[in-house]
Amino acid sequence: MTVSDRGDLVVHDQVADRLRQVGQRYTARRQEVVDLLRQAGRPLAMHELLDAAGDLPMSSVYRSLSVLERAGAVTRYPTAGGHGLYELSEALVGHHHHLICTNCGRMEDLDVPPLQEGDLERVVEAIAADRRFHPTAHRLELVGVCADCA
Amino acid sequence: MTVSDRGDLVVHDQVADRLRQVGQRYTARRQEVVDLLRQAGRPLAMHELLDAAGDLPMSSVYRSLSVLERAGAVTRYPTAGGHGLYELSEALVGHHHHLICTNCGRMEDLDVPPLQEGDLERVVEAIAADRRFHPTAHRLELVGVCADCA
DNA sequence: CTTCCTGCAAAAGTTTTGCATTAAC
DNA sequence: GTTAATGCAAAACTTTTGCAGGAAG
Repeated sequence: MTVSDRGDLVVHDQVADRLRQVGQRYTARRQEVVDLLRQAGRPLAMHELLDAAGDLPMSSVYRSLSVLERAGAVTRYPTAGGHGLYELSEALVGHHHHLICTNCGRMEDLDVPPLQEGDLERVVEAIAADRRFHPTAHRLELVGVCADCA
Repeated sequence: MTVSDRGDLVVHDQVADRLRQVGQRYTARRQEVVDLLRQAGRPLAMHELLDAAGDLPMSSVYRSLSVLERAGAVTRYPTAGGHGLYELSEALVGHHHHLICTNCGRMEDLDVPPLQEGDLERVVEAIAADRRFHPTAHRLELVGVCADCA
């Protein structure tokens, strides 16, 4: 068993738990969708998912994502093109931020070291402090040219 | 002449400039779309724009937004629903961030005071420093429950 | 065996486009 | 006058849904 296999198991277990909590089954189709997202390791657009899905019917992908999103296993993100990007939720893969390349349009995951994440959280707290807004989460996106495109 | 009127003039002038630079005219239709965004003061979804557009034909709204976006006068943002939110670009209305309400789904503008924006920029610099990524912009979104929904 | 999930195909909804007309320069 | 923008309606594309058959508990 490889490290990756173990990671898969943990993720699948967690997804199964979350689905169970909302009265849903973790079926083969839904596992396939989770695997697609897991293998990508970055947020995927619907058309990328559909392409990668191979013989998976379109409606299964849509319905699986919808259920997984409702169960909190998948999160939907922005894209300049206007359609969502799907990713396994932070609860499964950990808190992280994103890099968006202005050239190729890709969105990559950005793991911020604890020290810097701490700094960021303090700034977020300070910003929220004197507003009538109580943040439960924050998202930071760095926009620029990625290593591949530079 | 009110303060708001003066602001409108400045915005319209800047939009006109930007359009001219890409060889486009600032027509009545395009001005109407800019006014809709300006009056909203927050990012609008396409369907909100179409609703607010009244007698403006759908295809004009789409085409105007497309041109304005290409000219850098309008920016498109994420939404949980997957479709974009449109807003006048930061070049026109100044650098700001966003609050996203988990209850009503609204995205509000968030003006960060210079001191805190400075802190934020330092954190962003630190995060980007040891990566092969050169950020040209950053976006911060605070997710939580807004004042109206609390 | 009972409930939920899946796949298909059709429907609904959204965005884009061709082309004749109108407006801008 | 010449070029570009607009409005309409059709086309293309995306997403959702109804329903019969199949799988899961």
